[in-house]
Amino acid sequence: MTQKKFYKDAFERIDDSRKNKLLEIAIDEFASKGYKNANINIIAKNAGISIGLMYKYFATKDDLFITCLKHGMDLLDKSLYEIMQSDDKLLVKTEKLIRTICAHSKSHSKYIRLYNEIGAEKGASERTRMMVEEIETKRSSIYITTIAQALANGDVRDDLDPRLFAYFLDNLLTMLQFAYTCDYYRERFMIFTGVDINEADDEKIISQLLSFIESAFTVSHEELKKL
Amino acid sequence: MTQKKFYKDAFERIDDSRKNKLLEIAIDEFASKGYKNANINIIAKNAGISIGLMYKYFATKDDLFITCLKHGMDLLDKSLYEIMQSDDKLLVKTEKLIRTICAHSKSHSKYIRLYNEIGAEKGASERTRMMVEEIETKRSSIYITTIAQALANGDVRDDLDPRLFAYFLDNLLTMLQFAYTCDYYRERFMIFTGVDINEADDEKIISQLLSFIESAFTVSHEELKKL
Amino acid sequence: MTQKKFYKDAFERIDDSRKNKLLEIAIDEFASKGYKNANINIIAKNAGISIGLMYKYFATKDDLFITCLKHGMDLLDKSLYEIMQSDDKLLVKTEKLIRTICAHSKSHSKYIRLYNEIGAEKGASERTRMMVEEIETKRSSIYITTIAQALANGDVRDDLDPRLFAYFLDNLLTMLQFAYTCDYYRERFMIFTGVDINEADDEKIISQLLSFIESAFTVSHEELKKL
Amino acid sequence: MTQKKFYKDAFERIDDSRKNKLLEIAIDEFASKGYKNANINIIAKNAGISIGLMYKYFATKDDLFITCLKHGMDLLDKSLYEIMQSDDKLLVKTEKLIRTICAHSKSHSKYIRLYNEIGAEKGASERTRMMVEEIETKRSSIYITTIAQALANGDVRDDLDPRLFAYFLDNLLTMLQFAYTCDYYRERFMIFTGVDINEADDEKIISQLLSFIESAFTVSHEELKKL
DNA sequence: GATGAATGAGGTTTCATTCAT
DNA sequence: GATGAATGAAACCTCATTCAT
Repeated sequence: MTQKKFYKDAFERIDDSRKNKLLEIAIDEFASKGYKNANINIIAKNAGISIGLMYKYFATKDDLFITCLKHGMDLLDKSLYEIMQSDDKLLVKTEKLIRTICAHSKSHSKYIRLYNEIGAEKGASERTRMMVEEIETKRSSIYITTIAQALANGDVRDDLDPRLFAYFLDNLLTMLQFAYTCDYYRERFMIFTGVDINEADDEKIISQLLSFIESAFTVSHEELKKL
Repeated sequence: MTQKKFYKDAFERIDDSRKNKLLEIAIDEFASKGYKNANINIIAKNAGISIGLMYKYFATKDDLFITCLKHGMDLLDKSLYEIMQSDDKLLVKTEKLIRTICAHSKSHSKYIRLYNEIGAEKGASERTRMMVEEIETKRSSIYITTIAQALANGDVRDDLDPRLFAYFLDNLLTMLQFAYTCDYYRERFMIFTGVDINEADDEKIISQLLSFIESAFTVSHEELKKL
Repeated sequence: MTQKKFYKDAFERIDDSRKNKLLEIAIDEFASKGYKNANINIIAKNAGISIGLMYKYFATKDDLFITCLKHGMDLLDKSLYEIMQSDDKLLVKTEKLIRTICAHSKSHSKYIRLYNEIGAEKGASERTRMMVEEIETKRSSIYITTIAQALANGDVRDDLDPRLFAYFLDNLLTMLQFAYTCDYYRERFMIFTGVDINEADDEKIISQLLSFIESAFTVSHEELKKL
Repeated sequence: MTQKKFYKDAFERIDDSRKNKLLEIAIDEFASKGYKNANINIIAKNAGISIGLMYKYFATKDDLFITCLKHGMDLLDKSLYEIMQSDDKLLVKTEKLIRTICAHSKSHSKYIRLYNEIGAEKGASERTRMMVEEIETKRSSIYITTIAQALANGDVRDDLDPRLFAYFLDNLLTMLQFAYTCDYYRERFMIFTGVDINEADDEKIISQLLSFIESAFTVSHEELKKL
């Protein structure tokens, strides 16, 4: 949880609007071409700065990418955190969660595409490990805590493992994010459901997913056998 | 469902053992370095053939990759198909499914890494669409059919949409595959659960996931409210 | 004494005339501009090959440089070795040595300039150490052995340390080489002697240096006090 | 002997301690990385001044380097000059010389590394010529004068050429300096002598070198034949 | 006097693909 | 069928120097 920074001091010094503009332009490039095919000379040109200055801000292409990624992740995490902090019951929270995920995926699809990118990284163990930690620790802890609380309150089935169930939940949400934003997973959604997710009836997706999760979280194996 | 082939006739003519050897070596390279960083000159050298011959077999690096991917996918699909064809009830099938996924992920992690790779592809729309179709059509149809059947038999809740539930199911299984095989998702599993999936108690994962899916598939929203 | 090679197999495969041509062109570039300012794109262009092929022959600029350096050193070493292997007395050998050094410095000044280059390398410890070993081990051993032999024969003063005296001898010869070939040391020679070494009376330089070395090697401190 | 200055007036105006600090830091960078790899932006940062101010002091990187070099050379020259001005006989002076060289090389190795650096400069003819003149004229003249005087006094052999013998003497001392300070020449010393010069018995080196020079300077070819 | 943001040419290295043999 | 030498565009990154403030 080191919260390292991956930019140089010079980047911190410039004003926020330029900072954001630069990051958005970089995110555009990374999100549309992928890490390897993205070209930092083009990013610099599009941002209206020299490549030399770019390297005054970020030591490597890698650092620029990571900074973009965190920039995107922070935004979503803030929303999720607020939801999970509320006094609502788990299922209410879950519904809010799904709705937020959908909305965010549509309005910030580029960020999700960056996140999807690192999931495919090969052989970059140390950097990858750090990124995972930075990103997933926050998210997992808010899920796990909430579920553990619900368990204590008797709001969910008593035979669930909070960590694994948090993991399953996040998996379902993550795949939904990918379906909204990434070429392959969008096509995949279409093959399974027969509709393009961007023209789909969101309410149906939401209600089915919520209903899926609701039952999964609520009914214990014991109770199930009695039915 | 064009079932196009992405290799030249010359590749078909060589005997199966050389064919498989070549593909396995290519898969090694793609799986360990990712598509962009993989080097087909190195693949040729490792496979003991000249780069010239490589291009007699595959028109482009892309085609080689796709052929590798299909080679890997076919294997898993065959197992899944057999499971889903059986007379077992859905939950029994599901358990077999999960167990097969776990086993396969461990023994053929490289194939999953290739599959993971295409999920991150950016901007290759036409080719991507074809790949999705080839791969996901088969898998989705066996899931959907099975669930639809179970629905007709009254084995599952009556308010589920077979296609969406098949999709959710496949998402959970896919993410599990990634956790077993891909750097990022392995770390992510560790953050959520606290254990390394490769040293984890598989039975616990399986039973919790099965139990999660079981309740999700079985208890309708209507019944839930009564409880 | 590992005798490592710093070129790839592909370089070995090409015929000697092309090999030598390439090396000579590279040596020209390195000798005239120094390692850092030398441009391997220019070397490739001058040699009439593509930069890609250049990298099929040498993995790095560094490796190309080292191969050039060894190419040059081997030539001189062969001559020196022959001289030192003869049955002549040490002083006769020394005179031959000096004459060979002078002649070689004039005809192969570029090689000496490369050798001079590595003497100025900063902070490249591991590579530097290897280069030193490759180059100096050969040269030092032929000097040391010869002097030790002369010592055993009573041809030189009995209070000399063969290794240190070999070292002093080589220092004098090395500096003479530099005077013939390197800008700075040529100017320096002029400042000291008043003449440009390339227009100087070689016989005078040779006789004075030989005489300097002769007395240094012959008269012991003991004998000196008696005079 | 133009004694040009290679810094701007602004540099003269700052107080000596800042002047020296700046030069020492620049010398550190040049000595550890070499001229080409040294980075004057880093020098400025390490010295705690802005790069803009750096360029108010020195017009180019080159000028900074030359100023550093002279700064270092002056110090040694002062010591040498004092020794050579004394009334001692040549051999006594020579011993003092060697001892001073050893001590200075150890305490001011960075300066010698700068001096070594210019010996490897390629293709900078005009500037190089000036540097040589600045540095070597002083040193050569004190050696030559002293030797000529000794020759007049009959303290040294009558068949020596004062300029060439001064040159040989300086060569031996210069190579010793390099052995103490520069990576390559340190390794080279080790190969020849079998010991690391920084852990060596200085007295042995000194006595052998002195003895080498003593005989070289004292016994004429004529006398040698009689022995 | 002092700052430091900004520049951009230039160099090393990679690798998919071609083609003459 | 088989070879592998050859290509060359393209990408990352460095750093001396300028100049507006």
